[in-house]
Amino acid sequence: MGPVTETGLDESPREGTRARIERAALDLFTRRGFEGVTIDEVAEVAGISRRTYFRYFATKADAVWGDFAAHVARLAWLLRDTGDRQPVLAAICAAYVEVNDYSSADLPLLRQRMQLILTEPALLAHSQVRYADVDRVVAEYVAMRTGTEPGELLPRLVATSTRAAATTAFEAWLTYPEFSLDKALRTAFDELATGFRSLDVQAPSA
Amino acid sequence: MGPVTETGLDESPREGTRARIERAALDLFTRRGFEGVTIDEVAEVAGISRRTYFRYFATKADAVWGDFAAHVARLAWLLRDTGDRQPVLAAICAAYVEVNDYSSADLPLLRQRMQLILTEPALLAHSQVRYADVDRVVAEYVAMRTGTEPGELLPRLVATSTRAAATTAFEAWLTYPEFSLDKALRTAFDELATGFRSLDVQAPSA
DNA sequence: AGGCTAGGGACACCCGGTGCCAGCGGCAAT
DNA sequence: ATTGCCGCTGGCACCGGGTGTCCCTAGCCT
Repeated sequence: MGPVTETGLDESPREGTRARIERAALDLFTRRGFEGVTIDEVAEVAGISRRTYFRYFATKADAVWGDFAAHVARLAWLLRDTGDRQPVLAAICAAYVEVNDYSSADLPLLRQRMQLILTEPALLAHSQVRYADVDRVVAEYVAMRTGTEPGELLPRLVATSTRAAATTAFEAWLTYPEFSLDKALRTAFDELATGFRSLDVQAPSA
Repeated sequence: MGPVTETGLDESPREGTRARIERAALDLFTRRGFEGVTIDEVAEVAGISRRTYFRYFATKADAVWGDFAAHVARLAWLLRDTGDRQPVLAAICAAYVEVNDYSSADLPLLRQRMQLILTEPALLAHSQVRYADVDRVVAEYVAMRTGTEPGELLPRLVATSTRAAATTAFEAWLTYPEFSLDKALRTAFDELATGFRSLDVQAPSA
């Protein structure tokens, strides 16, 4: 047999290495837990060396996030493109919904990723670093819309709490399978935008 | 000279070891950055061995957080004690304000801690694990008040977004020194409770 | 053929974290 | 006072994530 090149079927077409690592990592992490898998094992399953793993991903956690930077960039583009045609919160909600509009074929993979990220403590911790980029993008948009600086309380607050809403929507989507991602996101943002009106169903005194 | 015991002044009274480690870690991390300091250095400055450090703190990051578990427990107690005498959001806000009501003598230390936690990526990541406990406590309170389960969307959403508000208030407090912690917290919670009304100062159409 | 470059493997090293064992001091019972 | 237990500590060896360095190989260009 020997190495077959350019067949496009037998071995990986040179770029598939990254994808192979992702698959190996995702599968192993899901089956045995993030901490229960060493990078040597991921590398072995992916058919590469440990050193090569770190040429494709900077950390052990990074294999779980696809090219998240592209998502952040797309979110930023969506917000800038929206401009001021909608109220601020509605624009952010629409952008979050749009950027998370996966085809149904991709949903299982997304589920697997989010399940890991929200379940494994080490990945949950790592997520904070990733989300900081999202928050910066949203805060800049809010600052632009309100004529404030991105470091002030209001832009930062809108960014962090809308991102909390999005994350919680993902949680709910994972927990309750009949909850579509779209619906979970809209519900969470609606609660936010109304100041959690559903808490006041039976306001006591006041 | 030799070892002086029970003087209460010269060397540490046996319990001060933990405090000495905290001080050493905080000072070193502040001066040279979290990643730029090894635990051996912290241990050396604290006058103990590396192995003993890990008997007092489970991880490198833990030395930065005092006994955070006590804060969480106090927050839980405050919420349970409040019962349903206030609207849900107001109760959570009051509890956050109360649990963060430091004496002015303690503010510099708090500043140092929060500055590290919010600035150093590794500590920011670690914070997510700590905050998960806070979120659980708040979600349980909301569930109790609304007759829902702590895992449902609304309790989780209220917990994560109020915690986002509290964290953002800390950020603002650090950034703008004239902003008192109390005022920052109340401002953030007020924005949340009103659905970010100040975003609508000039609603375009609709 | 010679030379360039990019991708990958082998190795050594640093550092955070853990398990294990040994020492040492206090303290109680005898 | 001797014995034995116990809590704190240090020393050591080990694992695993992450990094820097060197070398090898495959290709490709001229």
